[in-house]
Amino acid sequence: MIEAHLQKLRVRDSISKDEEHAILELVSQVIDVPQDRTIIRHGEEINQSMLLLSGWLARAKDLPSGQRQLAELHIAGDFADLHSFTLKRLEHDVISITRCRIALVPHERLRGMTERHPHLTRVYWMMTNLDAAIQREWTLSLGRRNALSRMAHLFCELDVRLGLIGLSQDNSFDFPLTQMELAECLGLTPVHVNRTLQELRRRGLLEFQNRRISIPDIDGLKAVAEFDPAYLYLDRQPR
Amino acid sequence: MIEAHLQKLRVRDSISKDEEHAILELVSQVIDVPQDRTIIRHGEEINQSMLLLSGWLARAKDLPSGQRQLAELHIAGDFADLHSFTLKRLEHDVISITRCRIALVPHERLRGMTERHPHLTRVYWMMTNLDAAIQREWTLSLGRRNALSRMAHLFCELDVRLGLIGLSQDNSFDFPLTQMELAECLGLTPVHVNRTLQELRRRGLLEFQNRRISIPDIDGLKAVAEFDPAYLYLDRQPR
DNA sequence: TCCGTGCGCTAACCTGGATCAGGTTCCTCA
DNA sequence: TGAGGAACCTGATCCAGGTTAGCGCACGGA
Repeated sequence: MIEAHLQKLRVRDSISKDEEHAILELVSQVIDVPQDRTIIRHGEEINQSMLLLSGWLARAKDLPSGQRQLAELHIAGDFADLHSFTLKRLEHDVISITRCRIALVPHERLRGMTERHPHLTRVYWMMTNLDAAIQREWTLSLGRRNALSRMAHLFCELDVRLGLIGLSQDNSFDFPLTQMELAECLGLTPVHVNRTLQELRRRGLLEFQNRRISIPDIDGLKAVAEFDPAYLYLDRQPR
Repeated sequence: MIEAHLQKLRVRDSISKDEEHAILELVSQVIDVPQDRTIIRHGEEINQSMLLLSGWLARAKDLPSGQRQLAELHIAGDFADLHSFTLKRLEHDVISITRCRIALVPHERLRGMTERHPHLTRVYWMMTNLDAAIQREWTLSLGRRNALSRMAHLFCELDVRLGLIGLSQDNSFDFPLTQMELAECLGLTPVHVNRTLQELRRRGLLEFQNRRISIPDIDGLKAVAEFDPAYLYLDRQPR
């Protein structure tokens, strides 16, 4: 079940057998979480992090007005809140988009890792920096891309990230977000998300039915998105 | 000159004399950089990080169309690209807004720190997570706040961050960005930035002349911004 | 079987911010 | 002293995306 996580790490650096063992030792227990729950509430003190084994999670930030922005989507293999290890509490919520299986990692053990495994520490440090890079790309999308290319960009990103862990085949993958949740990712209204989806469909760039995305023309979609995967840091290097 | 940096760290955790010494040892040299230069170009291999001693830097992301988004502003005491230590290259540029004095920190020495100073490692890990939290707040601004409250929010943030290092007194501070650069932060056009500034002025919330900001009514400004500083993690805690 | 609810979809209308096309002020340098 | 340029400011017009309101369908529960 933790394979996706190791795969994700090994795209960016080599992980020794020893380190793999150390990673497995980090997990204290595995839990299941139902769909549509707030798993971590902003401001709460946190003493464990959540490694997502299956399902989808999201980071959500709310405004007093009730408006909400999703700041990142997490898929199998992602640490949803590794940053809470050093931050001790979060300023955003973590919510479950689907039913999820989650491995819990006590901060105590992560602390042990920083004492005994400097390389692994650097790898996990890098993972939080990778999250930040994805975030930064979303910032660029929200600030400068229009609705169409913003949405195209998100689907390009997810196709790559899901591909790395074998959850996208032939540019086709399950996508459990409702149009409303998609709107919360993209800084749009649900109505406009619907229009924009139709426009992508009309151009033959995307199909979306039964909670499943297919991208018949990935190059066309990348062109609309001006997609450059450099920000996903897909090269294996000693960190 | 490195005082601002130590101050910034000590807002969030205690730093021992020993660690302070280790921090000073990280710096290999100090350089000056003129205004309006691209100091780090995206994609280049990097083997040192930049600790800003004075002046302003920004992280910039460009689109092929020539549009640009500033993703973060850096002031004295900030590490502008600590994340390049684990990422090895960046997917954004780092540019100088003003003339800057910068301490260079070879990645080799940061690596040494991760081997010998686990606590300091966690503190610096936290600093990159703090950058990400600020980024996340900008994401929320761009996705959900309108021009007025987005701009108000930025000035509230800067007032706090500059205050921590003694560069904002009585809610008044030097602000070297042009209206065009401000527009690139806020995802607006320069024209609309101008109008929005005027609106803040008209409401008696802000004065802006001679590259200097004064906030006569900080509570009013915070109200317009719906500003909550939780995302700046201003509490001292063992990390 | 009927009712309620969540989601996708549509149409009509509205508006915040973009765009375009200038103007003004002020500084620098010849 | 005057030409050129950078930054700031202004008004008129436009349009991407928001808002409002309502339809239809699938599904689950009583």
